[in-house]
Amino acid sequence: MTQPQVETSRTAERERADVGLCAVLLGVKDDQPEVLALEDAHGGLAIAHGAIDDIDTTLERALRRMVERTVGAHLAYVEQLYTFGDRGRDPQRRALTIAYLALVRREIAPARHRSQWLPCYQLFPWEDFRAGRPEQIDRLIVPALRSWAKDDPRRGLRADITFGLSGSAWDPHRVLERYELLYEVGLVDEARRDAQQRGNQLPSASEIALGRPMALDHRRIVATALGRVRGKLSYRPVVFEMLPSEFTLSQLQRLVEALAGFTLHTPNFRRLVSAAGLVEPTGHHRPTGGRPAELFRFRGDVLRERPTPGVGLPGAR
Amino acid sequence: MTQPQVETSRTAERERADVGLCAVLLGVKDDQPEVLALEDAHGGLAIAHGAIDDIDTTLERALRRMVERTVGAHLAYVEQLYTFGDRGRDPQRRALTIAYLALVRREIAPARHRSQWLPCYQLFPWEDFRAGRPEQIDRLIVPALRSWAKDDPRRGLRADITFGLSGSAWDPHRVLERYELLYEVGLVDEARRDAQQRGNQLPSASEIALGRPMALDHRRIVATALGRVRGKLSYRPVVFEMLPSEFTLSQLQRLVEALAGFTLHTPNFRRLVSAAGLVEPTGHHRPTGGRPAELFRFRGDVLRERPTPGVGLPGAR
DNA sequence: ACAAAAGTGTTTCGACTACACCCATGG
DNA sequence: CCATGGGTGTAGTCGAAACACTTTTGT
Repeated sequence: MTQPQVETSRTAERERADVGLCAVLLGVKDDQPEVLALEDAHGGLAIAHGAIDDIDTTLERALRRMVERTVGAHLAYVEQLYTFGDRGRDPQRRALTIAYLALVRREIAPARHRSQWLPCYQLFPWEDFRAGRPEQIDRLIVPALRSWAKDDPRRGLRADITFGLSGSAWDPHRVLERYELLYEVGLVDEARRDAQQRGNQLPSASEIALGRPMALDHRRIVATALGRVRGKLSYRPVVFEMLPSEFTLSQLQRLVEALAGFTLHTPNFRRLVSAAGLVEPTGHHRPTGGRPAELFRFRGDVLRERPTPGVGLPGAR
Repeated sequence: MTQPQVETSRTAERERADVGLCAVLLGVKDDQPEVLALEDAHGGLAIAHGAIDDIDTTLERALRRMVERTVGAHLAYVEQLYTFGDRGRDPQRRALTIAYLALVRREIAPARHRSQWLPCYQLFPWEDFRAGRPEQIDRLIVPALRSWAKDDPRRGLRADITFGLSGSAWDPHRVLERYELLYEVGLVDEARRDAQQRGNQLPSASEIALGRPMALDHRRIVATALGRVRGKLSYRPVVFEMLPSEFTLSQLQRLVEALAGFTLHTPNFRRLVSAAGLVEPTGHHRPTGGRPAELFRFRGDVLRERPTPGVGLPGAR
C-alpha cells in the first residue's frame, strides 16, 4: 500500500523524531534460552538495533535486513513486539524504537561481529523455576518488596500479584511486570544508573543489583519478549520455529520448559502434544542414553483444525 | 527514564521519519460497538490522530493529551496496539503511526468537533453473528475467495482458516486476518482506491465493496483493535471499563456479545461470571420489563486470585 | 542385572455445556 | 393469566492433572 493522497492536514501535525528498529533474537541451546547481544561502544550489552532502511516497503522487511546487516542471521519467525518511546527524551528529539521479537534455530544463526549469546536467566534469574524456586526471591526480593510496600496497601497488592505472594499464583507471563517492579523498587542496576544520569537520588538505598544489566532499556525489551513468547506458546505453535524439522518429544519438552521457566509432567506432556495433533511420527529413531527416541515432525494441518494450536502450559486456565 | 548517555553510534544510525499517534476509541451503545471517527479534509472517515507532543514523558501520556485535544474525551483504559509503517512511503519520508486502543464509557465520552460514532459492524458487516450468519459471507465472500484460490491450494488453506470454511471453525479473533484477506482479494474499497493511486491495475475486476471504507489504512487499524479486544475479553476484565459502576448481568452479557459478535448461553454466562468471582451483588435492583434485575459491581479482588480473570468466550479453548 | 531414558493405562478432578425448569413483575 | 425478562438445578462431556506402571536400549 502506498500513501493514497497528500494528506497535508495530517503530515503537518507530525513531528520529526528519531526512529529506529531493534530485535530480540531468541534461541535455545543446552536447555538455556539465550538472546543475541552486541557490545556497544561503552562496554554495555545491547540487542541488535539499527535504522529503518528507506528501500524496504514494510517495517518487517526493514527489520530482517537490519538484522542480516548487523549480525548476519537470517530470521524465520518475526513479530512486532512493542514500540518504546519513553526514554531518550531531550528538548530536541525523542528516541523511538520499534522492537521486534525473532525466534531462531541456534544451528542456523551464526553470531557475527562483537556479538554473543546471552542466557536469558542471567538477565532474569528470578524467572527460572526449573531447579526449584529461585532462592533470590525469598532472600532478596520479598523483603525489599515488603519494605517498599510497608505504608501503602496498593503497593502490597501489586507486589503480591506480580510476584505471586500472599496466596496469589506465580504467573509466568508477567515477566515485564516483574522487571518493571524491580526497577521501580531499585533492585536492578539500570534503576541506579538512570537515576544518576538524571542527577536524582537513588530510588532506594539498597545495594542489591539483581541479574545482569544491559544498555539503555534493552533489558526491559527482552523482558517484554520473554513474556510474549511464554504467552504465545499456549496458543500458537511457535516452538517449532526453534527446532530442527525432526525432533524427539523430549527435545520439544525441554525447549518448552526452558522458555516457560518450569518443568512439566512428562507423560502428560507427550499425550497433550499428540492428542492436540501438533506432531506426527516420522518413523525414524535416534539413539539416546537409554531406549531410542522416536523422531517427530510438526504437523501443519493443526492450523486448519484448531483455532488455538499451542502446547498449553498449566497456568493457562 | 531519560537517555542515559549520548549514544553517538546509535543515533547516527537513525533516520528522521514522520511519526504520529492514533487512537481507536471504542464504545458500545444500544448493543452496537462503535468507533469514534472524524471527517478528514477529503470527506473520508479517520480515527483520532495527531503528533507526539514533546512535553509528554511517555507515549501513553502523549496519546491521552492528543485525544483530549482532538475529541475532548478523557480516556480510562488505554493500551498500545501496533505500529503501522508500511503505508505512506515516498522517497523523502516514511509515515509511521503508533496506534493505541482506548475503551470508553459512552456516557462519559462526548464527541466534539466533526466527529461521530461509527458502528463497527458497518465497517465489518461479516463479523456480526448475533442475528445469525451474515448473509454476505456465503453470497459474496466465499465465491470470491474460491475463485481467488482456484489455482493455488495455499490460498485455499488460508481462506479456509481465516473464514472458517471446509471444516475449520470461525475464529472471532481473526478480525484483522479477514480484513487483510478481503483487501488482497479486492473486496474492500480501499484496495481499489490504493491500486488506482499507485496507477496499478485493480487487484480484481470485482465491483464488490464490502463494508464502509475509511481514510488511509484506518479500517485496518480498527480491525486490529476489534481483534485485540475480542482476545483480551477472555483473560482480562476489560469489559468493565465500558460499563457504569453498577450494572445488571444482562447488560454485561449484551456488551460482551456485542464485542464478541455472537450470542452466549444466558444461564451459563451468569454462572461463569459469578463463579469466576468477577462480580459481586450490590443489593440494589432495577425495574425491567419483567422481574427486576439485580445490580452488580466489578469485584477487584479477582485480580489477586486468578491469573487470567476474563469472561471466557466459548472459542477460547 | 541395572540404570537411564522412552513410553502407556487408568483414575480423578474440575471446567464448561446443554437442557429443563422456577421466579417476579407488568399488562 | 400470560408474556417478558430474570434466575436456578442438575446431569453429561471433555480435557487436563496425578499416579502407577511397562518397554527398550547401553554398560
